[in-house]
Amino acid sequence: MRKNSVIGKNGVTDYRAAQDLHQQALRQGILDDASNLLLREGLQALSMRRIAQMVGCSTTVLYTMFGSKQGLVNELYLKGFAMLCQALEGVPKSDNLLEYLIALGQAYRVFALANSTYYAVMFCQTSPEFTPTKSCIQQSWSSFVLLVSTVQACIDVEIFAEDDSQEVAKMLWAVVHGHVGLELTGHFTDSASAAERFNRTIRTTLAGLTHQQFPNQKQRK
Amino acid sequence: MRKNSVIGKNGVTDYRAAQDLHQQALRQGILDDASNLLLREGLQALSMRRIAQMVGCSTTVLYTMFGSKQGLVNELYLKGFAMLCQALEGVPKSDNLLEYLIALGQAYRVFALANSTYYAVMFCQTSPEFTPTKSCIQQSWSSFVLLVSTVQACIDVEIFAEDDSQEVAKMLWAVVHGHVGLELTGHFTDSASAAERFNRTIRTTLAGLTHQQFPNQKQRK
DNA sequence: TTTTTTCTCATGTCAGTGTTATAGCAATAT
DNA sequence: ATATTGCTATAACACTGACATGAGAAAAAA
Repeated sequence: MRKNSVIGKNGVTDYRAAQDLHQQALRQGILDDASNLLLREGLQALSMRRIAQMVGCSTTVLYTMFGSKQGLVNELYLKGFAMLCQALEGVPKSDNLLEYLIALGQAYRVFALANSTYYAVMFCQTSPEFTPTKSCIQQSWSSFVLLVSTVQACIDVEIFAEDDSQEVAKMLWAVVHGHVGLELTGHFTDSASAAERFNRTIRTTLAGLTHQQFPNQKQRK
Repeated sequence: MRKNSVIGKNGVTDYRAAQDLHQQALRQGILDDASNLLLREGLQALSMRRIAQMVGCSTTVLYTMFGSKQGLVNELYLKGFAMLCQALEGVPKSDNLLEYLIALGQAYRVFALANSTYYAVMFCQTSPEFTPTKSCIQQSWSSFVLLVSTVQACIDVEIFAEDDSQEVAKMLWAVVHGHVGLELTGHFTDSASAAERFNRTIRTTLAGLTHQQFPNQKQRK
């Protein structure tokens, strides 16, 4: 029977360890392939057979490695939020906190429009196959640590009147997410440019949070 | 004989007309059944075979009547927006325009949470089967006529500083839709009550639109 | 009345999906 | 050398959307 298999006496190259490494690499490769498939051909094309065919293995491998399609999609879900987090971190910091918040929102929008298929995986859980675990959903909130800290800074400097940075951050998230969602579903294609309205929406919300006149905002008189 | 049908020569009821009426009734019945299936078992269960089984006919009937699954879902899409429009019209009017706007938003949220499967059909077009026609998407905007007119009233009375009621209405829609969407995807289950944050989000946005202190809003000091 | 044409629908089929049971292969362990 | 273990390809099952075929009834024509 299997004793402590990981202990490879003098062996620097334990078989199990090597196997695990290989498994990890293979796992990453599979996720990358699935990611490409998702980005290139959309949600509909993301089938276990297609992934297996792309990787060059059988579907059994995918099932032993991820358990089910839900398991695989779960990882893509987390990967999507990691990408989003990275996109937000790439926003150049600014001394003007409000402008920085606006830039974060714009980066969020650009990411969502450029990676609409990922965005669908993250927010359109329409079937059990695309419904992530509760723990994953909770974990996804950590992608907004930058937003939360910036909001907290605004509260500290008394730019915002509210006191709960998490709550305010979620409000801003909802505003941005809502506009992006309607853009992606084709409801915002007509009339004025969507980008312009997006900016105006953010500025309006920030104005409501500051309770004071906001720069670059149209004035009543 | 088999001649018992409605074809009285002097008959007021033309055969074709009766046939069409029957078709229309049948069509409505099928949509009702599909609607029930959707509400009770979700998007995943909405298959042509299940609908046919529920109605008691073959799938061929559905295809001759709706062309494809897209065609059937299209009608459900429109029906969903009609239901939403009806829900908004059910909101009791108020003299206070801002409170009325808030009530509209709350009704929107209640509708979305209570009919989450319909909401998914309307806003989670993840596959070609659930992607409505462009004309349907444009038509859906008419469900918000009440919102637009109320916003216009706010502009007329100079409560709002903006001038384009359509734009402002879309901003409000985006805010409400975003919060509801995050609620439905399970991102807003923790910490404070979602309903409370929802109200706060609306009030904040309206405050940003009015550029003045908003009642029932926490003050800085 | 009889025949022909037209229309509708049930059946069966095709390609595709997620998932799994079976069986085979390679490498350890005994 | 044999037994055991872990991994994987194959093939199958129960589904799905969509459609071609053919049967049967109703309507029109004779």
